[in-house]
Amino acid sequence: MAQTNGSYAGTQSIIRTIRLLKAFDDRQPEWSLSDLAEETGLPKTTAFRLLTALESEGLVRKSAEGGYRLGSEMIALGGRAMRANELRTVAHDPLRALARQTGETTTLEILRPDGGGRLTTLVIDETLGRYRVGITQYIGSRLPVHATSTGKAMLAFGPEQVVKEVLKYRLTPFTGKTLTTAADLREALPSIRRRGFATAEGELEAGVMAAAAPIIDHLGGVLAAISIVGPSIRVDRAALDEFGRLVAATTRDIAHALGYRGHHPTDDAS
Amino acid sequence: MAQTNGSYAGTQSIIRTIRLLKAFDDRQPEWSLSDLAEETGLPKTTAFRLLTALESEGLVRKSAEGGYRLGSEMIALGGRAMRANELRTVAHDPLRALARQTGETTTLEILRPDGGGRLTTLVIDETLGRYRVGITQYIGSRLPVHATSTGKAMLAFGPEQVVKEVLKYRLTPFTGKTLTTAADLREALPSIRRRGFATAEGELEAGVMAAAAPIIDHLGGVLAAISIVGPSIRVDRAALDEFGRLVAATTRDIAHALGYRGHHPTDDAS
DNA sequence: TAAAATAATTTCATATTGTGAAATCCCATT
DNA sequence: AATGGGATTTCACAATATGAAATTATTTTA
Repeated sequence: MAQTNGSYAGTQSIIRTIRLLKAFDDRQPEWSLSDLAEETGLPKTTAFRLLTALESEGLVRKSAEGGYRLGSEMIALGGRAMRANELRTVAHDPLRALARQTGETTTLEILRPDGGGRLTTLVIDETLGRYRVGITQYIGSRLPVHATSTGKAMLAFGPEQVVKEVLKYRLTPFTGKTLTTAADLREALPSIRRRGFATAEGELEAGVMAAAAPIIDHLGGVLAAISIVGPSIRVDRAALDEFGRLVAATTRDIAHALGYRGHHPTDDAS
Repeated sequence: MAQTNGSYAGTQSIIRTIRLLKAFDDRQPEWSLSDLAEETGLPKTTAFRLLTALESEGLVRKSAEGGYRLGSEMIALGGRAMRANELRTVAHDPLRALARQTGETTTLEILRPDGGGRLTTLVIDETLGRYRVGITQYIGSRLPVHATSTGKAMLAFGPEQVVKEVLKYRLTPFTGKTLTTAADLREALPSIRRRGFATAEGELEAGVMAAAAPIIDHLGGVLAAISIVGPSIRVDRAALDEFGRLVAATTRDIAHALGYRGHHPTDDAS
């Protein structure tokens, strides 16, 4: 009956409530009851009851215009979640340092399925660069794996299974440079492994350059990736190579700080 | 049966689930199942089922040590909640500007009841100052109303009812300078109204100086307060007065940017 | 200004869903 | 090998969540 309920029985209302919460994204931060009920496939009455509960706890609020929005308690919980995340805690200062050093925006991203089960990159931290006209991604945003430097970096160093998972879906083209075939994507991975970092040159958005390297644990598992992102006006290919070396060195430090003393995969020849 | 359920019937499991989520705070970001069940007063089995649902949706995760922590989807939702908050969106740049101008940390705070119904100040945005040894409050932290500049600023310009609400509880002393009697707190308010801003000189923590002013809507309602916070080594009373003038001017701009064209309460004589 | 249309909320009969005690499993210790 | 403390799973039961229908509020149209 339930669509995708990977959890146990006896949690229908919880799963439905979370489905409601996740409907609030950047494209539509405010919802009317009717629209939200339709979007989530819930009866209006049910959506109303669940939202009322969320509202009473401050996770959701009614805006001046009468619609529902995420509430201040959600901000509070999000802040705590960030601080409870060792990865993010450890990576934050190095990210700031990179941003200061290069003047560009830096991000920390992980691999997570979105609502529909499709793997995406999820931005869990970022520090804005010096330049005002930087590219602004946002904490909590999801980006496509195949069109981002972080996504490709995590694919290159992760298990084959993950690559297969990503290839289950169509590789949406965003610009003329986006990798859109399985062959193109696969072909890109060995050189990423060899160099220790991935780049993206206008593959998600024209004029946006990025370099990323993965954070790897002691067993070779990919935890996350960090990136440096900037506009092509300032960042040419040579700068991107330099950024690549920087992120690779930084992920090594971060892995070390997390307690992973196994050697970096980049250390190996093969 | 349920403790404080201000919501409708038919939401027991939702309210309980949120109670679980709110148990994850900075003092205890990681919980074992047993401890968490005890803390929230839920049967272990029930807590387990609810947590499993939360985990399946990524709002909670199991740490390497086997305990539960808030998960990455919580970070994502929190980020979206921040961006969906007009107040925070509008106030962010002015806060950054203040931090740059003064070199100290700035915050945006609102008044919210905590789990037990007691009014607290909730930090919903902050920008760190230039100095590394700044005072670090955190987004999502709750602070006592009577011992903070922001709390006092919101009290001074809010309805009497709110003051009464705060005085229902004991005014906990944090330092020798904390206002601990109703008379002391009440006495402080007129001068805050007259000057247009509140200060706190080591009232929450020794050596921490702060100045704050409220953001007021067109009907005179208190939406929030912003503050500048710094250590007494750098911030003396004269600097604090200057900070007070700065925050008062900034809240006026913010209210204006939010579309509130009624005049600022500070404009009035009385 | 009335009428119509649309959206939000409340009510309530029903059975599905959530409940939690008890049993079992899984690891650490000893 | 035995003990103990936690984490899971099972399952019988009924309390709780459900959602259609009725009502109320709000906006739009005539």
